[in-house]
Amino acid sequence: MSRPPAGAAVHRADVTEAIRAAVLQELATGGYARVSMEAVARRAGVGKAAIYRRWPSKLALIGDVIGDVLVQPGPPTGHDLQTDLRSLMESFAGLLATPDLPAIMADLASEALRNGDLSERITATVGTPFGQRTLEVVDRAVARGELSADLHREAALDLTVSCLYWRVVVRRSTLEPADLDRFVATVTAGLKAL
Amino acid sequence: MSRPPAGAAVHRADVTEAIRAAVLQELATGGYARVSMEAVARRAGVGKAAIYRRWPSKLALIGDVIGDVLVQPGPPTGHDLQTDLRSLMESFAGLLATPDLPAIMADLASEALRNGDLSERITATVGTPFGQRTLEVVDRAVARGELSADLHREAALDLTVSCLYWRVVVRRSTLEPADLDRFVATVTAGLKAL
Amino acid sequence: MSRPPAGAAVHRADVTEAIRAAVLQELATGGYARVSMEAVARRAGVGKAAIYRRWPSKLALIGDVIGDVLVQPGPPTGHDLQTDLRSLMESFAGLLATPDLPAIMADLASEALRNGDLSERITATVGTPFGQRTLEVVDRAVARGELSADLHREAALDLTVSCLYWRVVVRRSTLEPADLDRFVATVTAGLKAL
Amino acid sequence: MSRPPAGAAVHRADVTEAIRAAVLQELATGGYARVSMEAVARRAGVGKAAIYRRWPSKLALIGDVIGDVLVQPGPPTGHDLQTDLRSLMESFAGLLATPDLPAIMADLASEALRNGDLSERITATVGTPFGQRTLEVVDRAVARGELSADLHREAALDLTVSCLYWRVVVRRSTLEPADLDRFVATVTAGLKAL
DNA sequence: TTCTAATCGAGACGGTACGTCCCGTCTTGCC
DNA sequence: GGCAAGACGGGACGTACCGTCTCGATTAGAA
Repeated sequence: MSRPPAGAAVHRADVTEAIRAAVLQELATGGYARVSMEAVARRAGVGKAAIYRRWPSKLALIGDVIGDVLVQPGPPTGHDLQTDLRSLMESFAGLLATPDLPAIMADLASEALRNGDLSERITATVGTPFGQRTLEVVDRAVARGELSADLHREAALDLTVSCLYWRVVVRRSTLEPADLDRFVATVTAGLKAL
Repeated sequence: MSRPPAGAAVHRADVTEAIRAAVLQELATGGYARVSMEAVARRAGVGKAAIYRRWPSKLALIGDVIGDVLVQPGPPTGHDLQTDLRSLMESFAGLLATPDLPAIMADLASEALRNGDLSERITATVGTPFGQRTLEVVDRAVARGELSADLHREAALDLTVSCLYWRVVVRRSTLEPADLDRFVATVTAGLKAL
Repeated sequence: MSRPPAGAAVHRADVTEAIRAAVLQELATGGYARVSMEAVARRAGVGKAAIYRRWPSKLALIGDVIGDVLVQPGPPTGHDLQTDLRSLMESFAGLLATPDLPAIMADLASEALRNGDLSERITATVGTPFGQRTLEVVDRAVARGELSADLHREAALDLTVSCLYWRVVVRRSTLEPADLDRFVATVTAGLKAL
Repeated sequence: MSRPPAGAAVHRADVTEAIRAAVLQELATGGYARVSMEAVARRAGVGKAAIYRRWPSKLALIGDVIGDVLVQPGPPTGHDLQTDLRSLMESFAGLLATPDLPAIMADLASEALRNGDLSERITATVGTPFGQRTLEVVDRAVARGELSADLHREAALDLTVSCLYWRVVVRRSTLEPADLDRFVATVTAGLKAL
């Protein structure tokens, strides 16, 4: 029956969407480690094979879905460092205030430390974009003369939001608006000393 | 038949020690997620029940064993903020340089966000002691006049080592001695602005 | 755009034939139980739907294809019971010597015991024709005076080839030409006692 | 913790029995091919691992359980061939009258034709004992002078009950007491002609 | 010293989930 | 319409661990 390769068969978009939605719900219910493919399939009303046809592993699936959640705002638009920095940190504080997201971020961090594929994926999807946005803020401040021209740009990446992450994820404390003000001031001072 | 209540028996110390050792070896061979109670028992030459008699869950076991690893240095001994701060950060950088420890720290962070018992345990074992050490450093600096007396002590807890953690755990980059110098300077500046 | 209603379409004969051939090849490569519709379709270069359009189930497909294999010789032509009987038994022995066919016959037997549709189908396709051929042999022998006129015709159906089937299918032993001679003599004697 | 090999751990008899019972029920419900380990475990209220700990495969499990069902009566006790033969055939007819047993026998026959291990197991468990009982009957008849001393003993194995099996399993007809009388007479005649 | 009860290694237990395979049906786009 | 391709929901496969339970066989503290 050799015939020219006829009709195709393509992943159905509605199924894909049902799976993504189910993953998010499962993540919310028990966190990364408790997500089971079986439960995702059940909740999505989908066969397990439909999932494995799209993603080769649980990690790839969750990593991909998370990418959607960690979307970040556009480029900085303020007229001074403080404003830009505040916008950056506020948006990150928003993620930290999203239910379950801190735990998911911590999960992904630990998994990525062990899994090169996931690490690359997360870096490409989330890390690099966020880093670029941070560097834009810094570079604009340098251009304005607010920061030193020979500032260590790499180190700047570690200063902006790490204190927020530490507060919420590692110390499991809460982040109030007043805290944000303080941190913006502190980080500004820190960057100037860099 | 009815006799007075007789002798007891106590967890044998050598068994306990064999389990702790096995956990550490398993952690080294694949990280937190790959540790299985079955494998720990096998490696320790111990029945699974002997483990569950001592710890209620895998998490508790690993959390406890890790506690030993996360031991911190004693109280600050320097004569200025920079020195004390550097000692604090260097010791934390040492933990971050220990194989698997970053991933385990991230695991525990995410688990603790979901598990109140574990959260309390970790706070008591690691969080509070480390916080107190940090506050001592800060308070000494205030006493010396290096820092403002109305500095926000709570926020200081989030500034000292968060950038190191972020660099290694979240950004999965490496931490060089030169970086440490930079971060000590920056954090000092940040604290002064607090 | 609007075209005449356009002719109906009919199952293409070459596709049907490709499927039948593929089934036989698959049967040869692992027996009934290992035949998968997926493999048949693959081997035939055919979509699975093309198979299900023609046969409602795996069983029906295989049962049908096997029907072709179980074709039997024409009516008896000998001049005595022995000769007719021998021809009947030899042809059946030939089926039993065909690779995989004993196992397939046993499969179909057990399936038919549970599945009325299949039972009817097999009876109509194979059972009845074979029974009629047997009865012709018996009736001719009665007409010749070789067998009693009040012989129990129904029971005769159970005597002719059952010993061959038992030998090969149930006892999993081999059937030699010398065995056939013996069985022909025995069955003749048995029929005469009926 | 190297210690002398201490306490054992043995398969629990009640669990084993629950599994055997569940297998028989499943066999009755859908036949060999429809028996799933999952369903057996579910029905027995048992984990799948408990089954796999006892039997390496579905085939081994079912083959073993079936062995219990196909138990046969003791040695012949009659004073003539007819009586012994009738007892043999009656007991086999009893098996054929047991619900589902014909289908199971047919299943096992076809599986055994493809699976050497199962074949050996069935031969040892059921085939050989039954053959020996048949040969005892024949040998006693030879000793009494009822059968020829140079009768082909192997062929005798194929004559005794094959017609019953064929009637019920292959032709899917019923077996009445009157049929049994007829078959006993016929088989006797057949054996004498052997 | 004897008794007795908790501990020990071993591993079976009921479960849950893994990732793969195939079932029989459904969908897409070409012919 | 039939067709090849193959995605779909479903369900079973055999394996690996989970945390619990059950065995006899040590221990060792209390009597």
